[in-house]
Amino acid sequence: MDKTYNPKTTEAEIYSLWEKGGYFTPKIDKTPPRLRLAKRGETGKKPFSIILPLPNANDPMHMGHAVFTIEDIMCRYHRMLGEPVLWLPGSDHAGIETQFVFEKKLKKEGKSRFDFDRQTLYRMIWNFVEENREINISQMKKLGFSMDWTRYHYSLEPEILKNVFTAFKKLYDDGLVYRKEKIVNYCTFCGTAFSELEVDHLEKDEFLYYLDYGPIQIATTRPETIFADVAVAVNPKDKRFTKIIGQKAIVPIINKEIPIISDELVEIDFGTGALKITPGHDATDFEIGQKHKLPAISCIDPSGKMINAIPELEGLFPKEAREKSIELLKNLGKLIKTEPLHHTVGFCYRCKNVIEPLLMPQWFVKIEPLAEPSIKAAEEGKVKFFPPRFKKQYLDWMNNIRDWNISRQIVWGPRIPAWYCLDCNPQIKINFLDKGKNFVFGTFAEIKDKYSFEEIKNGLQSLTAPVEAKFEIKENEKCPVCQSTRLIQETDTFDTWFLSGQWPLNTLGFNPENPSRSSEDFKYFYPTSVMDTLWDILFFWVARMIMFGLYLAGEVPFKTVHLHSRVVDKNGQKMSKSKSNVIDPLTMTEKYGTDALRMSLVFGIAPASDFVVSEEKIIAMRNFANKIWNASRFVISYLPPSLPDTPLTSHPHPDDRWILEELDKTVKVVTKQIETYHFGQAAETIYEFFWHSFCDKYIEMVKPRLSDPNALNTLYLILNTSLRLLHPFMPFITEKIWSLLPNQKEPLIISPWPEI
RNA sequence: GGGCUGUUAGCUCAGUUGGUUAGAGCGUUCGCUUGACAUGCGAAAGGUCACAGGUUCGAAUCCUGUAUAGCCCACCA
Repeated sequence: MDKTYNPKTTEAEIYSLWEKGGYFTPKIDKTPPRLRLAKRGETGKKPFSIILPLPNANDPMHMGHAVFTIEDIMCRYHRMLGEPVLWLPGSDHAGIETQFVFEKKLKKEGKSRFDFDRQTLYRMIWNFVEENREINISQMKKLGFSMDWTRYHYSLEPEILKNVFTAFKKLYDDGLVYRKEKIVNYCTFCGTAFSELEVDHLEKDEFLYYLDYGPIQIATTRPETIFADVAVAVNPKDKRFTKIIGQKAIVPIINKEIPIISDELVEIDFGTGALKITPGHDATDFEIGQKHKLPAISCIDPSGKMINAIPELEGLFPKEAREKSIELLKNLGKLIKTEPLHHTVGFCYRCKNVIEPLLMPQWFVKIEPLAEPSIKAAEEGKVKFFPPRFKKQYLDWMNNIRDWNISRQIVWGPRIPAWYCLDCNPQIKINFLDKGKNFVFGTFAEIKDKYSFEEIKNGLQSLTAPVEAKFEIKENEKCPVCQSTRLIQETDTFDTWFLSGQWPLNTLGFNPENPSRSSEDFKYFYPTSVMDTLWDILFFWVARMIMFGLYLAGEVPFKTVHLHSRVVDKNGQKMSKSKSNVIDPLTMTEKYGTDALRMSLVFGIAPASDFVVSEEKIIAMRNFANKIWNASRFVISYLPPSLPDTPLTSHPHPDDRWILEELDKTVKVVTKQIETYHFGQAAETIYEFFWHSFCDKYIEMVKPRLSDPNALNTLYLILNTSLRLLHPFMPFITEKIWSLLPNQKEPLIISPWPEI
């Protein structure tokens, strides 16, 4: 053995040994449950399974991925317990995330998404993702992850899409999917609507403008939207205004008469106590408008420009329009006063621009019927949370959930499977590039005589169907109503989480058309054992998986949700490329070995908290790896080439008793710590025992007795047991040393976990 | 506005159900080419466990309050 451990040469060799041995692929025990009971204890161990939180396919590895080491520890531990273990890998097309990255790339090339028809753009992004997808896989192998690569899935596989469409159809047939015009969170820069979860509410210092509306004064932060006002509302309990309810207020600049109404949603103490109602640009106003049957007008369009206002403002962005409006109001003497206001504003989580609440038709999932069983499942403990405090967070969210907008106006993702007949719906608005790559916009009625259907379809960028448009959740050759063949699919794509919410079902071979005909894998591994992920996608993903699992399969997708820790830099900042504070996991494995990196991500870490990974810590763990190497080198050099099959453990030397007792205790404690998800402590326990008890004390003590077979026996026993305890954490070095032990029969990865 | 979490050695953090001298890594000091390891060995210094009350035979650990940091949720325009 070399004097120092060399991870570089060892790791590739060891990983291929595991892969070739097929140890990552579980052997499904098909003994029927009846017989399994009869033979309990012999065969029929319960399976252990984890679905990997699917990384974005275009995302190169970062420390966040390396934290999946936790999952590898669980899998390797259960594998050593003799359970059939499935760790299922995959990657996600990651809709908006990927398109955002791709658009940045386009921008560098001086182009934008508007320069391409949607099928061309889609193909370009597809190829971009394919270039990167393999990289991610090889990187995860470098980290020693014992994933079953034979069961790898990608979110855009045809089978998966088929299932997602079937699930969508089922939701629609059950009345749980609807298309409706509502105020949605629209980002005019990303060009798409978002769900509530994708809006960041950040504090901002702005101004509150008091405006003269004739008989009443109102206060607003958005004077540029007064052109879309349809009423002024006051609180019915507000005595100041009782007399003027029912009278007309006058919108300044345009001198439009609007009614003064009353509604409880208006805060008496805020501003003047009177709220201008702008249903086209505010969710509360929309709600009030609906209640009072008021019309909704838009003065900002989806491109973020002013419309339906006054000529001076037409085409301006709201920010400029606001300044101009204030000036106009001031000149007209309608601006009474301006005061600073500190409040929260919605921002696009992706591009950080202000979210524009806009009125538009979107596809929604009626969520309460899905949330209800999901709440029950958590309350009944069918899904457990670790740390337990996340159960409360989950329940709070589920109990206050709002309908889920699942449509995105982006290209990268599967289109919603709804088809419109253009002849039945001539008012559908269409954006497309004609043969000469010129941008054309208009309703179908306006353009149908100038362009062929084929030309429109091939150059299509997007379409917007009026809310009353008829559609079929099915691709027909002809319109069932008018027999037209000019059918066109919805251009809105699915929210990525709509697909990934069904991930555990679809990767395991669930059959949504006929659940009883789902695959063997599904029947065997579902529900999976643990879902381990970062808490930041608890609502986005974990909650959605639970809802879909219960709705489609009638069972939760996993029994335990384990929230792991987040890696931050020395200043407590999240690592990100833009902050250039990333420590690249692969650079670290190159320098210090994978085992050192893995251990540094686990050692002394508390769950669901931030932790700092520093190069110093990785070095410390590299030193530990070297310690393991050298202690083993020492022990092995004194061991005979073969050992008796039954070591003399029952009659240890009196001087060895204490270390054997400590070993025993270590096995017990580590096992318990792993079982209870205290991986950080488990790592510390073994470290402490191996280095400070075994190496520092016992080996030093036993040196004079090295010719005593009894001592060698103890050394062998401790080393052998320690390697098994260490293996889930530091799989490469332990497997390598294991192969150098005498009497070697099978690889460490499938050797039994030490018995308590 | 509501909720959650942290505050422990110079630094970064552990401490599972309250129980003997509060731990680790890194750093610091002193001494070591001691039969595997200087990526090492031995020894040492260093903490009123944020603060104030309370419960208890006993509190870093449980309760209340204060300060401070951070996170999540939220339709006061």
